[in-house]
Amino acid sequence: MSILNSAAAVLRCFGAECTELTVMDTVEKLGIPKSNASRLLRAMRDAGLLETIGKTKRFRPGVLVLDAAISYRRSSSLVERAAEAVAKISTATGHTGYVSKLIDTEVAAVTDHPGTHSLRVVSNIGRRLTAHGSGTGRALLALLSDDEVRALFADGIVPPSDLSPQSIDEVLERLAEVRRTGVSFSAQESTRGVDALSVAVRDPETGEAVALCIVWPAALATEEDRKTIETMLLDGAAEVSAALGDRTLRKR
Amino acid sequence: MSILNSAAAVLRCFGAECTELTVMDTVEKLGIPKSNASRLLRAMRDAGLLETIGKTKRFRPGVLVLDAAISYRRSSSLVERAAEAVAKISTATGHTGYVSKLIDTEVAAVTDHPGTHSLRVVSNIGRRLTAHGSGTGRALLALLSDDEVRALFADGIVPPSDLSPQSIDEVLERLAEVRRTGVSFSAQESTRGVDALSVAVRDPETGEAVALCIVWPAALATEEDRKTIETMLLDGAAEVSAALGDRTLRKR
DNA sequence: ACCTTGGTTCCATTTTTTGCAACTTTCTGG
DNA sequence: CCAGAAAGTTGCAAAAAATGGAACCAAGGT
Repeated sequence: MSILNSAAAVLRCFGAECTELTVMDTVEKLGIPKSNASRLLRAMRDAGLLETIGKTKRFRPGVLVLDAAISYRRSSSLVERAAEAVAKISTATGHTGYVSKLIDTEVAAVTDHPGTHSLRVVSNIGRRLTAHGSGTGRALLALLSDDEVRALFADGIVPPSDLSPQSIDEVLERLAEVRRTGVSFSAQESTRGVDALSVAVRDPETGEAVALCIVWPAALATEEDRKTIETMLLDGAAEVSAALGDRTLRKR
Repeated sequence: MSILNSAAAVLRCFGAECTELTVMDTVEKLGIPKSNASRLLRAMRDAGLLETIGKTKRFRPGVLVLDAAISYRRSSSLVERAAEAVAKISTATGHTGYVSKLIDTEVAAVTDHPGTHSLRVVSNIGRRLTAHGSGTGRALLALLSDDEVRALFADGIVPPSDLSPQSIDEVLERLAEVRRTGVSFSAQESTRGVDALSVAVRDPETGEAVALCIVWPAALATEEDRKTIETMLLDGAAEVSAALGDRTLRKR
């Protein structure tokens, strides 16, 4: 295996669970001899991909990774604009917001916007949700045709919770609902006590799609609040969409 | 040179200026034969470090990089808390804010918090400033001793602007001022028309240091506003510091 | 002082990576 | 729609790495 793949594997270790790595952690997680782990981590540090925490022997991602990640947002007008729209809604309502993408059959948050309410959903970026078992995921799936969705989950689905659709057919029912209303609501499905509302947008030029998503403590919002959020999300999505549509008119 | 370094060099290309790369771009920027550039980019994509934009031949950082970057924030309570403090000030004042770190002799922004004023300083993360020639940099340098600073710039300094200190001695004068007041002010130094105010915080446990920084259009803030921002920054830094201090009492 | 655990270094062998040139694909202008 | 150019992709032998096993250091605990 090329060292690049090993390096990528190391970066993949960092996630919701794990924020720092030692040589031995790496040995366990990647199953490589520790001589290699030692050299790999050092090489990555020398390259700027990792940095050592203080003068300890623990590693975490380096600023290089940070800079590149920031550039990601920039590279995609879609993500950039979506992030802006969500940020606006997030500050207006005080609730936490996300922009997410579909990665294979999972949903990954791309940017997060922590809310300001004292009781808010703590930003849980890095955590991957199943596409079929989350409101955000279904918002994105609804952009596909039923056949495409069936193909994607040809191996069957494992519902993450009782409240999630239990079969492909149930998923498709929910998707039909999403397509009809334009929004995807999920009540305490992925996280107990947390409601979420998502709207998907597609960039007509690149085919890329993201979901705008607002999450809030179920106890904190009335039906009316939900309606407000829904409107804001739809408006936000419309703005993003309009901005992207305009762009295709401009010479590139 | 190891492929890891090449990969890092590629990631380094992504920044304020450049959000996507082609094979030829890479050839130019890294000065490598195009056969290598082609294979390098593909290998990085296969590893998840990059992704192709749609079905074009252009590359940008991949989600893997994104996830790792998110984990970075988490890995450092200092950065996490500092980001929170700056975010609060940023939303309160409407001005753009940063959290920055010293990387060798340069300052790199670690998180950004775009302001909400219609006239605001656009978030310019990814751009590196010289430590001696920026308010944020001097806030961080002020944590070092004069001797350490001299050692750091043993090769002499190149002032980035007329308004910046022109010699090490001038830098040290400014640092003394920063140490006295606790804040570092920079008037239109790094960017014309933009004032900035920074305060540094150090994590007593790890020795890591970051600067909280607020920037605003010089035309937009009165002397009084400046005072307000200064107070908020000092308070924010104090909170961060207190939170970190508490932590050392807790068993780890 | 001794043991344990985590980390680093040595070295011959194996595997990538490199650079060049030839080749294919994609654009561009006429 | 074609010719020519530019961008991108392979094939191959030489050069430069990564690998894994074992020996070796460092730190922490008893």
